[in-house]
Amino acid sequence: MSGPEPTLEPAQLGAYFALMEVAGLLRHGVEQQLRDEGDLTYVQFQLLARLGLDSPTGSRRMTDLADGLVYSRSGLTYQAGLLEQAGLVERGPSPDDERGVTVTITDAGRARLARVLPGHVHVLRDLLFQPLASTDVDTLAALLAPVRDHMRASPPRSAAPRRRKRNG
Amino acid sequence: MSGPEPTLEPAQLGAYFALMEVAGLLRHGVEQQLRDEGDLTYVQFQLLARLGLDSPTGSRRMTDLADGLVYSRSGLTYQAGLLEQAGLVERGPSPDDERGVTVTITDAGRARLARVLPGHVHVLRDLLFQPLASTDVDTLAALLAPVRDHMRASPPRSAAPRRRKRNG
DNA sequence: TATTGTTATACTCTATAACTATA
DNA sequence: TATAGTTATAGAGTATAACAATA
Repeated sequence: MSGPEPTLEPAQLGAYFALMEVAGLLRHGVEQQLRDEGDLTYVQFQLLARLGLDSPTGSRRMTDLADGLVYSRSGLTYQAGLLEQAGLVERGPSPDDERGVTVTITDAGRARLARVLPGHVHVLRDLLFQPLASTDVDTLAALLAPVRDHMRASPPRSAAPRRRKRNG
Repeated sequence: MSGPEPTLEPAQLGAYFALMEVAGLLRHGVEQQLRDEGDLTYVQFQLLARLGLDSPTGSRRMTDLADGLVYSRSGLTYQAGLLEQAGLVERGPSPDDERGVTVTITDAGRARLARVLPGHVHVLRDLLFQPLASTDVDTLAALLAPVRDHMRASPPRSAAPRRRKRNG
């Protein structure tokens, strides 16, 4: 009932530890920048970015927002509440589903995003991109995209407190 | 005084977001496994792994342990305290420097590590390695290693509460 | 009955600053 | 004076379960 072998190749271990450490240090760095320049946590920044950059309308359902950013519904409610208190988003009823809540970025939210973005990019350059050739960046993105898609499709197994809505 | 340009290439953005999401989902997955099968947090697991797998003697100075795992000295003291309470490590004076504290993994610590390792590897296979060809794993490790080294060398700039001792 | 979202609560973790002791 | 580590304290974030409302 155990896996094929209980060991990993050295390169696998190296990839795993490097991935986690790089992401941890990078997160630490950007969190500091976001706090200093925009009074935002990383999660809040990601929520704003999803609304302001990814979504054409600036709106999303709560459930759709959670995807990959937050691991519990109550956590998302908490963060959305903070953003709403700060005037960066608004919450309203969803047009098609009376149960739903639609979150919309405000002008202030877009302004905040614009304020932190240059510094954010600067940190990314300093920390992440500087030691990578531009071809390496392409390679990295190409390697990680399928992994992300795979992880999104496989809920943490014992967690999965609720099925999230299918994308569509 | 701002960066060269306030924008990123699409591939750069893709690499950044994919990296953070992959690491986040992976951490969530392994944290669950570690909690379920070994009553350990990820940080505690990493500390045990550094002592039990990386170090030949099973011992390290507090300062050396912190590297890349924890972002404040008090955080490390807290975690080391938890591990010591659980009987997984011991703390004693450092032989060469009277100020130092040497942390040593116990037999119980090694046993705990051995207990969680197979399941841990299993999660890594499922989540991270399955969608990657083995050549991709090598590539990923090779790409991330210099980034990690670069990040270790550049303290978060405004953070850096204390210079950490040079390696050696 | 299943899904969406909120609330209450308890808990863990983290960071800051003040402090002791040794180099 | 600088470094190693601990302690106290306060704050933020998270998850769980119970809940209300709609599909």
